[in-house]
Amino acid sequence: MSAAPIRKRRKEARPAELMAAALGLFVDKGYAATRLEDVAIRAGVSKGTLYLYFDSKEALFKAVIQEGIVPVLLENEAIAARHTGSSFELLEKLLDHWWEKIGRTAFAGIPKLMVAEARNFPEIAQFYYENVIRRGRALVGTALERGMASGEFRRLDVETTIDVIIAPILMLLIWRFSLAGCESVEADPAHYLAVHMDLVRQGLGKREAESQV
Amino acid sequence: MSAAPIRKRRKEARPAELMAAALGLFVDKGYAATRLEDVAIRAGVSKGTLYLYFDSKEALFKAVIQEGIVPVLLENEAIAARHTGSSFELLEKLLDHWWEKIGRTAFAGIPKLMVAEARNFPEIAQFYYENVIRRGRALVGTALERGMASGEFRRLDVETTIDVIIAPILMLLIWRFSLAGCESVEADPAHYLAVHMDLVRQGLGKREAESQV
Amino acid sequence: MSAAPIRKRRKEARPAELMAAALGLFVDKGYAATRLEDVAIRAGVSKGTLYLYFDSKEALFKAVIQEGIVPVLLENEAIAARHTGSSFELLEKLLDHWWEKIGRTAFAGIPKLMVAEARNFPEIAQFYYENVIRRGRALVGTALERGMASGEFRRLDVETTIDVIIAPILMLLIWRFSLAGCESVEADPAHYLAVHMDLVRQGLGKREAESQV
Amino acid sequence: MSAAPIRKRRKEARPAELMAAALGLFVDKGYAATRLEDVAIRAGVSKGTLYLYFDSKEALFKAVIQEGIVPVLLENEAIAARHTGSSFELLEKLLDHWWEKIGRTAFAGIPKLMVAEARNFPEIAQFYYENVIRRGRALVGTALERGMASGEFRRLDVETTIDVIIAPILMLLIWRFSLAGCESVEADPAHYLAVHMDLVRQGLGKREAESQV
DNA sequence: TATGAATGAGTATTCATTCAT
DNA sequence: AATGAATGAATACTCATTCAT
Repeated sequence: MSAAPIRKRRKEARPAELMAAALGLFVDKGYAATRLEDVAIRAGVSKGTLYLYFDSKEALFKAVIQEGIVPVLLENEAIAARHTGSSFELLEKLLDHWWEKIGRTAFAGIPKLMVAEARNFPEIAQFYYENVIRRGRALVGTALERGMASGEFRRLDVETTIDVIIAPILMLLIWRFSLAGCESVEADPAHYLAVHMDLVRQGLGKREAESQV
Repeated sequence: MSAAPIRKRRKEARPAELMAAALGLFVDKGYAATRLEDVAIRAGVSKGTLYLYFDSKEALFKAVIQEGIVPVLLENEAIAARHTGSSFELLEKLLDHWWEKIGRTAFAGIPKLMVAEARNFPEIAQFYYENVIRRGRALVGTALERGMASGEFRRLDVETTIDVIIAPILMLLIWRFSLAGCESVEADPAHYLAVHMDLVRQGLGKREAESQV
Repeated sequence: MSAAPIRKRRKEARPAELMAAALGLFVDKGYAATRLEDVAIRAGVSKGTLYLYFDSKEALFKAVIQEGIVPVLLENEAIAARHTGSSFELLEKLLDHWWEKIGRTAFAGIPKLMVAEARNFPEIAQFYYENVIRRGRALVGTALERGMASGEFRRLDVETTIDVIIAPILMLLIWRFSLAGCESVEADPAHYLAVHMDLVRQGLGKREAESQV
Repeated sequence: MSAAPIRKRRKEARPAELMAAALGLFVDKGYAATRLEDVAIRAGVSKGTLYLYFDSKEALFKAVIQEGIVPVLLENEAIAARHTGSSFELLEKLLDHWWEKIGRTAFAGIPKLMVAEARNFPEIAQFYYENVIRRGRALVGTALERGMASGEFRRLDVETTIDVIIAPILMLLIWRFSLAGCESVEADPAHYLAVHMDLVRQGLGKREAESQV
């Protein structure tokens, strides 16, 4: 009950360990500049072992992207389905959960990675678009429609507003994994998100003047 | 008066031609995955010629970043200095000019490129930070302070608000050079920026309730 | 007991095999004109394998020089320490051993190689000077001092005589790896050395006239 | 009488200037590691100009070797032909002249250069052998035969003794252009040659014992 | 003649991938 | 399953040589 299971657990954990190591290096150095030997070393195995679990560098990249974010989307879709409060509160809930599962985990680097490599891997980009981007936008879009219907939000160009709202959240992560190192002052992401949501709340809400129209 | 200068004109134009070719490929494939031979071919010269003008691949990258954006910052600083209207109009002017000189030119790819490669070129990232990011943020910051002082804007956490306002503009470009290809519908950037600025106008402005306080 | 260790024995033998191949080509064509691919082919491996054992062409060159000659110097120092016969016999012993371990082995090419490349690799030249030249000269110098003290040799400018005595021995090897091919008649090195030592014996010895003074 | 001739003189001096520049660099860095651009720069012309005077790098190398030393051999042959004193004095005369025209001029580097590159340029090596080595050896050989015939020298293996006598003289130059830089103490070549000739004089002369036989 | 911009073949080095153990 | 030695295709960079001016 001691030796064998540990080995087994090890064996089953290998792919995840390798993907975690790969994600870290891909985010740090980019796909092309990441050496598989470094991935193996970081995961504590040999170069050959990596090929027991992944067919190629590209397959590893694909797995890193696919395993990372998709589950969170599913969860957020469930959150939206059972939400009952105001639409703005729904936006906040979605953001909170996303932050908890992506923003403060190792997966936080994926948006930057995907942005940097999308053109080199159209197939993976397509997958990411279908399963992350499109569904994420749909969630925000639903919340906006809901708020407009209830009178909570003013009339909006929903499709465009979705992007404008999401952009600062993505930039927060992209920034963290790119130019953040240039500045000694470490920004507080929670505060950043609060300021953003505050701007959104007022920006989306009905103005007195408008409500009188 | 036409035959002789061809060679000379060529020689003076070469660096710019090479930088343009390099920017295109760097943005498209990333720094590491860009072959210098492809840069040369795109510029219509041979591999060796490239080395007559740039000492190395890194030197070429550096030049691409440095020559591209810095001049625009200088111009925007001049615009801010002589502005007389409302603070929100100043923000619009700065955005317009930046869009004219960066957003709709070949330089539009630089933000994505810099984001993708910052960690591999700390020295260049530092340069970019000092000369583009810091000064760009300062311009927006000044406009926000001005608007708060005049009562045009509500009380704000300026440093954070700067980032939140800039983020959608950067994401617009980053998006264009990464995942945009996944969607057949080509978005209208002018409309996107209009929606963003509309959100900002209302988001930053004084609320009735607040103004009564 | 034979199959398994093959791989391992190979791995341990590789550096020496590569160095031998490199020495042959460096001596033949010079450092700059030697292609690492040719070194690899001569050693029966691929280009990449070479880099498993040596970091760079220069590291390979360094190893070739350092591993080749230094051990022989140590042995000759031991020979000198336990010698009891005449001083001229000591010179002969040193020459014999050096010939056995360098002159008739693959290392014979090193003096020409070092002479040809010293200016391009000052650091390696310095190492060679300290560990081969200086110590070799010291051995000869000791023998000369010893012979002068015992009355076997006439009074000599020791430092200069060292060089004059060593020169024909070095030239013998240098010649073999450079212009020797121009002459069909293959000279006999043993005879050459005998003639040299005969000249040295009479040249260093006391003359009758001098002994009467 | 001023502008034109200067230009002309310049034009006629070009090949010699280029050869001098090339010799310096060939000796310093070796043939392969010498860049023709550096040769041109050192000679104060452009890279293209070099090709007006020499067809290729190899042709330049050939010229450097051929123009450098051959004339001196001719002169030494004349010296030997009209010599009347002792045979040892003839050896001294030949050495003096060679030292004056080669040893203390820029041509002093040629022996090292030829030694280092002989195997890469068999044709040039052959030329050098025929015109420099063979004729130089013949001169020394004649002096030795003459001394033996007159009873001035003891019985010798002439062919081998030639090489043994010449070796220290060549090594003096080879040393100067290779490892000499490793030692701070700058040796005095005149003194070195004096010690060598002193050893030769006693080494070649008849011994009392021998003369009694 | 002289220039120097342009070329492209050639080489050192890297790294994804394979495979014998 | 796991290793790591071996491979060789790929790429940055150099430099002899050419040629339009």
